[in-house]
Amino acid sequence: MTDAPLTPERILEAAEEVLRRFGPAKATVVDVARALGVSHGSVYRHFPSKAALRDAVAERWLARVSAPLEAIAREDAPAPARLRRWLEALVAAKRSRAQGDPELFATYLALFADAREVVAEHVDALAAQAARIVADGVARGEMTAPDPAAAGRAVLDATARFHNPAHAQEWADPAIDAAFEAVFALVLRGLGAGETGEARSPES
Amino acid sequence: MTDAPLTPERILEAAEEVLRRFGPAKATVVDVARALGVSHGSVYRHFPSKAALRDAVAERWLARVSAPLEAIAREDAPAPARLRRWLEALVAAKRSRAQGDPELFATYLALFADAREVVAEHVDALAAQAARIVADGVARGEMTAPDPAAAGRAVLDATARFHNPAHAQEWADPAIDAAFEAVFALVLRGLGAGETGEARSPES
DNA sequence: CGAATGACAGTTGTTGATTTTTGTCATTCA
DNA sequence: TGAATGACAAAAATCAACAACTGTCATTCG
Repeated sequence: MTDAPLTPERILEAAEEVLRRFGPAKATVVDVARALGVSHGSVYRHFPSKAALRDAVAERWLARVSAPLEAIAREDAPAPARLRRWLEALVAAKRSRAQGDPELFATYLALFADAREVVAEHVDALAAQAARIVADGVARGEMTAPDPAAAGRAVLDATARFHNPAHAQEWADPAIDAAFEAVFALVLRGLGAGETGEARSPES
Repeated sequence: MTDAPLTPERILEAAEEVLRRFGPAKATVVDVARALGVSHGSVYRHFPSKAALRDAVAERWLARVSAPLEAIAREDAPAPARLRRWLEALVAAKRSRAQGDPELFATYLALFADAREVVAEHVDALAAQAARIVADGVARGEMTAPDPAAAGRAVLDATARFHNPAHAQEWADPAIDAAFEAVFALVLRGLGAGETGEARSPES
């Protein structure tokens, strides 16, 4: 169609579109090439294998989740409330994707299963963001933690049920929000920030 | 072989054995009946469907996990240490099964995927056990929690990564024990039982 | 007479012949 | 000359014919 130069960027865009339309099982490199109006051999000039292309697509999706969170983590604001907003944003990002377009979400889950490396890096990045908030909290005197880096990872681990896609089917449970509140309260108190992090707001 | 009367109990034993040998995909009701030396029609006299038989087998496996934990939960001992032993036993029960016989574990995972109801009851039972320990801890003045029942469930949720089979592949990670320590410390402090629960015992 | 049987219909799983896909590379194109 | 092509071998996915399984029930067995 267009005769813009063939770049990894354009290939990734086409690959996402093909995945969206055909799903992870049916999407082929030939499909991606066809969407771009080139031969599949040309795609292999930019990505050494289908696996590499798959990893790059997965990485993009994960980056779209973690980038906005990075901004929250870096805010100059009280750490307990910031941690809460950060976690809520993380949970909301995953949940809205899972419930907004379940098929596409399942597609990416299938991708992630074969892109362990990429996912591990994403989790490390999230743990670092949480650790940053905790470390800030300790510096500000709003939290205490012997090892902020470990505590950040622990916060992520302790809330896994609410953002780890392995639990996605549980997100439809009406009790999930109450469960999140309970875990968050436990975690916040565990960080020595008992009542600060926005008590139950009495609305409705 | 034997001519003992055909009971649900004997059928369940045979079903477990057949599952162990053939796996969840290949195990059939006819196989179970053959193992017992009866026709498959006889099995249907005791279980209304293959699904019911499957559920009963899953229930047995889960009961063998939760029964020993129930004993720990009921002990008359300091709650923080008891919570730690209870969680360690839970984690060890799952992990030893997952790593001791991965194939059999995978078999039961496949069973659980189709026995949601049974699994939900198991999780409720575990949450009740954790809640009991927390309530005891509050009564003994060793912990504080506004809602011990919710806190018990929160403890289970927060440690999901270490006992929920959805995370089984992560249990091979050498960092998993350190991660558990960090989450447990966070949880214990969140229950207002900061230093009590057995500090890092310096051995080796 | 109540428990067990096995033939049966409808559904689900298996198998292997055939097609499609991946990844390479000698050749073409601009 | 460097990017793009498309024919090709090896590996993987598909599909339709066939086999096995589930669940029922009229009949048999003790």
